Amino acid sequence: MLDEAISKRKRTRIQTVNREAILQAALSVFSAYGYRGATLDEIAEKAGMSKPNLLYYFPRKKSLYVAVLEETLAQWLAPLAAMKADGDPADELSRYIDAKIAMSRDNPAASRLFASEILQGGGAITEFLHGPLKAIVDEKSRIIADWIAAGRLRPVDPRHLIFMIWATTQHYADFDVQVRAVLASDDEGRFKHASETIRRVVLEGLLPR
Amino acid sequence: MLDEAISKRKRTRIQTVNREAILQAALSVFSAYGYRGATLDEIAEKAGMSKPNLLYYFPRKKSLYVAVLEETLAQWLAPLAAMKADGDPADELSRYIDAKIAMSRDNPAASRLFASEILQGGGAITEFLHGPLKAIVDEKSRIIADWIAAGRLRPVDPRHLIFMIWATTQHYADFDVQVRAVLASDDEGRFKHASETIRRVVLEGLLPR
Amino acid sequence: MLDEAISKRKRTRIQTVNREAILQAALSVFSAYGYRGATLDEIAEKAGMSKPNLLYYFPRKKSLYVAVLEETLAQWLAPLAAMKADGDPADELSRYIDAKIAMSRDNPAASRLFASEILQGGGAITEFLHGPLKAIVDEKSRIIADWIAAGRLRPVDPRHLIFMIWATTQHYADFDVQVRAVLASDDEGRFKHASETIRRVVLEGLLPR
Amino acid sequence: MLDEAISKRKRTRIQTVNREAILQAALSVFSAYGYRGATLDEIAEKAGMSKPNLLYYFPRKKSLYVAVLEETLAQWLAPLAAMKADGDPADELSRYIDAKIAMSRDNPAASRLFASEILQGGGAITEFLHGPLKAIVDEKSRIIADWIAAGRLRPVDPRHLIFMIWATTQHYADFDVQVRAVLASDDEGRFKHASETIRRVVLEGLLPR
DNA sequence: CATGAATGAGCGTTCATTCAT
DNA sequence: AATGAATGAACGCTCATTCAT
Repeated sequence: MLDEAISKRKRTRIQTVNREAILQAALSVFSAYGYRGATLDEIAEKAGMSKPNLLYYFPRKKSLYVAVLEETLAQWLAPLAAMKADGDPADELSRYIDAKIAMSRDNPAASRLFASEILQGGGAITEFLHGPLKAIVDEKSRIIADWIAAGRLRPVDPRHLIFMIWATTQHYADFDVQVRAVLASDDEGRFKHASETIRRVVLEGLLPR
Repeated sequence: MLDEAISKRKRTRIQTVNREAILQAALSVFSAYGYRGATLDEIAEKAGMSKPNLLYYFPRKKSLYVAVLEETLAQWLAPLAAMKADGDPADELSRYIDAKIAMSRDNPAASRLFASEILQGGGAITEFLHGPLKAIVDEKSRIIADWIAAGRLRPVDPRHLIFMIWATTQHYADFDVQVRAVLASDDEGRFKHASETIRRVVLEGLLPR
Repeated sequence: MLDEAISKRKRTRIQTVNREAILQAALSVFSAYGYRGATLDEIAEKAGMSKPNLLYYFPRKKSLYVAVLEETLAQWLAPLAAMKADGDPADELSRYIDAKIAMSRDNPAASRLFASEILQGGGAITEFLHGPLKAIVDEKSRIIADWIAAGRLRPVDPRHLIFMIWATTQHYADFDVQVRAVLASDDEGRFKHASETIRRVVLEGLLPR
Repeated sequence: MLDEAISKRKRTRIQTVNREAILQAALSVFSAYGYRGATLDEIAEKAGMSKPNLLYYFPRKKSLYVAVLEETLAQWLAPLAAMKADGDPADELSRYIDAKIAMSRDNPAASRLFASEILQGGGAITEFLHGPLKAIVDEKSRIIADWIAAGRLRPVDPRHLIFMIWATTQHYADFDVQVRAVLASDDEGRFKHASETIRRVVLEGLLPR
């Protein structure tokens, strides 16, 4: 009875550990080569298991891709969701920029997976883009518009401002190779400098004088 | 004798026409699926010829990819190269932003191809990144630094400023699907709005008061 | 001690029940797709158990196949074995035809499995074909030959007569789909009509005038 | 110009030769193992070419199967179609039986393919079974019924009579292994004996006295 | 220049079988 | 007696590339 419980727990742990290993391997491969360019062979090898065993956990390539994407999308939305209407515009924008830069630094593969999916047409996340993503951008755009109306921010199209923040912060994950090539090769402070530069330009450009 | 010459000229013209058709088809396919995800079948069909004939012009997939990339890189560099030391900082930055937005609007596939290559690690353009690209960024960074030293621009890390402009302008090509989903679906003025927003924020943020 | 005995009995009963379920499932799948076309997955699902558990009872696909075949062969032989030398030829042939038609009606899968195995070359039942089957056919052929010699049956090659009966009766199981398509679609009396037709033609053709 | 024509002819011949080789190989493999049990590897090897080259001619397994089936069905129907209303019943039935036995002798694989398809449910030929096949059986049944009405044949259900002829004649192709095992092993006259036996039983059983 | 024919390597996926529990 | 986890081999099919013409 007890044995059985332990054995079941052990089994569950194995399953969880393997699922995590697979998702991580899949993230790294899908993000680098896109859906079509990625191969299960490479993912399986990175996850340290045979291809059929990988398919035991995710029975098709597509379902694995979707699983990885879903995890990524949730992470991706979180920082924007945290932007509060009743906060100080400078603080809120600053915090958002920092959070996004932190994501680029700490989980660049997630950013690249998202970029790759969009580059390739976004077919797998059409619903996400037109649903939750558009909804939250609409909501936060209203907040920014209110700040502008209240004179707490200089006039700017809120959606394009959000695009600017997305683009500039994600650039350090998605275009990492280019960034490294242009900067002194082992500039480990690049994320801090990036964050400062973006915050400075955006805030100086938008805060009232 | 004369016939032969005419025939040679004809052949050459055919060759040129076909090369162009192939490069265009290849650009659209490589940019949509990445190097590994693209297939010669799809490119050949888009170029209106058989696969063996395509391989007559570019004997391997890689060489076709490199040829497309090289065309793209040259285009990509041109606007930055046009930034002049003796111009007005506001004009020069403004013009650069506009030129890059125009590229995103008029040739989004080129932008996406470049993004895709970098996402995949940039192995095919390592030399370009560390050579001509780094060189020109270094050169233009010196110009910006001079502007700052002369008090014509507020202090900012020149390289990260350049990254900001790249990121924000290319975003409208690379993330087109996302941009369309977030904006009112048929917002045909998005490139103009983008250009205005970016210029406003960057210039207001950086021009001396 | 007693507990153990009960438990052993219980285990045995379970084993028997499961074996039956497996054999039945296997019969339906093997007969539908042939040995190579059948999958253990499908058999296990039909038998209501996991694939490894199925393999606990029959450790390889082949051994399961052979087990099902053997059950089928025994059934298959029984009616012919029942043909008696001292009976009336008309009665004996009539009874044999009826018994075979009944088999086709009541257990068409068995007939199809046998047909499938023979179609595939009969490798799994070579010994059966050249051993018991040939022996019983030889024996019954002698009976028929005696009937002919005694003037109770008109001259006919006994073996080919047996083939005729096999072929015509099994046809209603093996070619069921075709038979249904040709007849009015829900002709439920087809087995009775078949039996009558075969008996009439064979007996009228062979009984002395 | 002439060269071109020759070359085109050569190419066409190659194609035809290969198609024939493939169809023949496919017939032998599909007829032995059924659709699911057959493998392209085996067919390709038998046809003397690589698997991708086989798929160059028939781009999917299913299309190859359908091609083989269609050839077979046409052959299969021909003898029945030849049965004439204004002929003598004895002659017509006799000729039909002979023609079918000849098919079993000369192209047993075709017969087996058909049997295999029907055994496995006939999904690929549903339309054939309910369309042309049923139509021709209906037509010929009417002829037989007319013979009976005219007193030229004793009463019998025409459709079941046709089934009898099908079953008995095809038996020598479909159950060849069994037939060989039961008969003296190298009985090369089995087709002649079969034909005689079937004709005798059927005609004696059905012709008026 | 152009293409039909051909193939080795590899793709996503299935399958019979094994192992540990 | 039963099953989750695992895998080598093979399956149908695709791909970049070659060859002959």
